[in-house]
Amino acid sequence: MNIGEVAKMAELPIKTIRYYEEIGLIKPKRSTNGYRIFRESDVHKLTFLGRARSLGFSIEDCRALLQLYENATRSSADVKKIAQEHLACIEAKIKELQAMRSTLSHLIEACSGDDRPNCPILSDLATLS
Amino acid sequence: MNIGEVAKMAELPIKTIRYYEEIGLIKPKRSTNGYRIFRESDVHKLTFLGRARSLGFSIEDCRALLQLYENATRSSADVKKIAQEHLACIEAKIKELQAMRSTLSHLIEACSGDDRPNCPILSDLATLS
DNA sequence: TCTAAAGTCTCCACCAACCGGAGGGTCAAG
DNA sequence: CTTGACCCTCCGGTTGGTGGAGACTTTAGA
Repeated sequence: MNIGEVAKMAELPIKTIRYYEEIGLIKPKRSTNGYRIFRESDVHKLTFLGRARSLGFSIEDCRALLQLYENATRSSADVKKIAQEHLACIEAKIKELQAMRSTLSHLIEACSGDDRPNCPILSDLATLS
Repeated sequence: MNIGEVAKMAELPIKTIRYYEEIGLIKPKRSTNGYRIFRESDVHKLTFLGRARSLGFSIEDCRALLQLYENATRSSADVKKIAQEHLACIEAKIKELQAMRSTLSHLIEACSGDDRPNCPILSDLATLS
């Protein structure tokens, strides 16, 4: 398969696939004309990567997960550990964003939003937290 | 004031302050020896920037907010608009992260996390969403 | 007065995770 | 035989900085 077909199957941009090759996540063969040739297993890996990325795993996490995926003698504990650590990161980010949302929505509520210059949002920003 | 002192007052890294000058957010004067000289107003601006960044505003938002901050004839409506748009971004991100959290925590629950290879997390990742 | 430490300067490279475009080769259809 | 759809590599840009090299200045202490 050529890259275009694979891109459709794995639902990934062509550029991303080339990038994943560049950083060693996949290793497609080459045809004599220089075109990449993908096997079924490459499509599986790309699908896997796309899904993992959509769950927010970093590329390095993906690399580790992919190795476990391909390793028949893995321990599910290793997978779970990566997932748990990532979940903790996600929860931390959610908390951070919720704090921002809270502050911001209070400020927005307090702001009249008319054509006068007086603005509690700017007043707050000018204050050291 | 020199940059070190300002960095302490505004609670920002020196590198960040130099970067903010580079992108035109602040314009400190220079001493004959080449050192940057900061006025009170620069410290105010930097404090403002630090606080705005901590609320997640992008640099370009910060630039716009700073201009409004310095413009005595601004309309609070303009400020509010920027803040509301940013709030919408934050809320979208929270939703996205919550969806990830939901999926991920279910997968983690389903994974035994022992030394056997069987793993619902990997099975899920291998499936097109 | 000399020296060492601390502070400052510029410039360059790097991080994540790609995206866009230039400039060129290849392939299939009409 | 040409046209258009693919494909290739390489380079630069994105966001918001951070780290370090190498050089200069200032300050404090002996």
